[in-house]
Amino acid sequence: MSRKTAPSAFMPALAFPRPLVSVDVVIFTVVQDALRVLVTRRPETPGEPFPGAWCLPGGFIDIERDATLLDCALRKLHEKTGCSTPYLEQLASWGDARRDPRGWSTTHAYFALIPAPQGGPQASWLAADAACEAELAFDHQTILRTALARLRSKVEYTSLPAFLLDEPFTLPQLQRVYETVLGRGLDKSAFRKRMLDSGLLREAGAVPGGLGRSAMGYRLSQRQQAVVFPRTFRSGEPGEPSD
Amino acid sequence: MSRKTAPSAFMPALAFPRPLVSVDVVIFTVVQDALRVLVTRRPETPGEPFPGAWCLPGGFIDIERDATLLDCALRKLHEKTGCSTPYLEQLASWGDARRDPRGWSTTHAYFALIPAPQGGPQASWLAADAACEAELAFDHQTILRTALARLRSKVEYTSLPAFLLDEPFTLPQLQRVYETVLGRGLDKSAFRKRMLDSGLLREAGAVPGGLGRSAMGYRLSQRQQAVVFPRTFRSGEPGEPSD
DNA sequence: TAAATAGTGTCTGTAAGACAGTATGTT
DNA sequence: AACATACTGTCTTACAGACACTATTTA
Repeated sequence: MSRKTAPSAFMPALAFPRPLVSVDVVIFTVVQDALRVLVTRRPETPGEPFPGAWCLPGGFIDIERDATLLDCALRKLHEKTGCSTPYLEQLASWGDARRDPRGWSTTHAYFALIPAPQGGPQASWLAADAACEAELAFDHQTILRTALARLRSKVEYTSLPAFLLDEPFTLPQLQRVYETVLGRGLDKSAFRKRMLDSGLLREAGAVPGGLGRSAMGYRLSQRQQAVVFPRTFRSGEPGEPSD
Repeated sequence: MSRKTAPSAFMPALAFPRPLVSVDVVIFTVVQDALRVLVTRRPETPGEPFPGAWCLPGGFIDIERDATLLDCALRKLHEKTGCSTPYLEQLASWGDARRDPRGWSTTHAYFALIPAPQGGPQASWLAADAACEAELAFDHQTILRTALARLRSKVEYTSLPAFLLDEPFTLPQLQRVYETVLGRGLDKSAFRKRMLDSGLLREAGAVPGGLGRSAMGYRLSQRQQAVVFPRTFRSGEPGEPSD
């Protein structure tokens, strides 16, 4: 945190140009057995880059308003979805001279998981895979692809999909969410063993299903943290580097 | 990336205060069967915060010089160690109003693994566990603890320790590094099976050891990427990392 | 009773851990 | 030869996956 150039009367400390600093949030949910991601439109105001283009929700840090980066991410998330106690984790950061035409800029990207939004869609939920192919403002395509890869990777060995459901939820519902995110089926017996043995869940009374036998409802034992399983599903091939 | 306040002649776009932006690097190595981390001293220059305190190597982004965050991290790493092709990955970012007394500031933290430095110690390599207890400038203790936790966690299921050794290295050497980082012993047979079956290594001729039978030397098949194993090491305890 | 969905039991294959044994180097 | 270290083989155990079976609900 030191500068080569020593401070002086002619070159006061910190009097060098600073990058722009923003926070972007990749917000995932599952609606009707499809993984979706929230996108918004760039403003059409003159001077704004990528006018009208799709982009991830986010914006510059407001140093008067946001005490921390996380606060800023939480604020964005709440503004766009109304959610205030979701799963939110840092994804990564990007920064270079070119990503924003207005100058050297950095962004701190977060990714959030929320249950399917109840009200009418006041925001645009695109299918995740389609959104990854779409043209997005800035380097948001890169950010989104990184987020999706990280989510899919972690779903193999963590309880993350539980945060995509409202409580209480049933094991069949949870398994369906896993399968939706991974894009492949899982064995019911192995799935149940893994979930029940992990201590992840607390029973919360039977939930009357639609058709057939009603299922046990569950809540998370600890709302705040994901559980990490000691193995991935389908211990087949050595996987990709993930996070 | 939009502002609530519309730009105008009186309030031009982007004319709001920007946070400070820095990059810090947590550099690990293993010397004489001990995990060590590189620290430096804060300058004593008047006006600099935490004068003389220990801190992680890092500094403000130089938007004239650094094209990207990664370039900046590579530059810091090279300045401090002379290494230029190490393992380097992003750790996380921190940013809030208080971490730097000079104002709202952000840092992008990276962590690096390098082989034991050859030359005399022109830098200070502290034992990793001791450094985690030491008082460091800014929030560098938090950053260091996060880095160490991440390293230990990934060592359970990745090939990261291979980047702490010069090539070619032998399997007993590699196992010793794993044990040093993890702080516990590993079963030889299981370890060798895991490493050899993973396709991580290429044979590179026998390496004459000191005492006893000489061992096969290996190089990494792909210098750039870590391998992820499908399972973690099990918490058996065959013995101390002897000595 | 039939259909649909929830949940369980049992077998098997794979791979890791334990540990003893063999191989090859040095003094 | 004695010893130290490198390497391998064999047994056991743990657990995920496959899949068939039972249980409970609605129509």
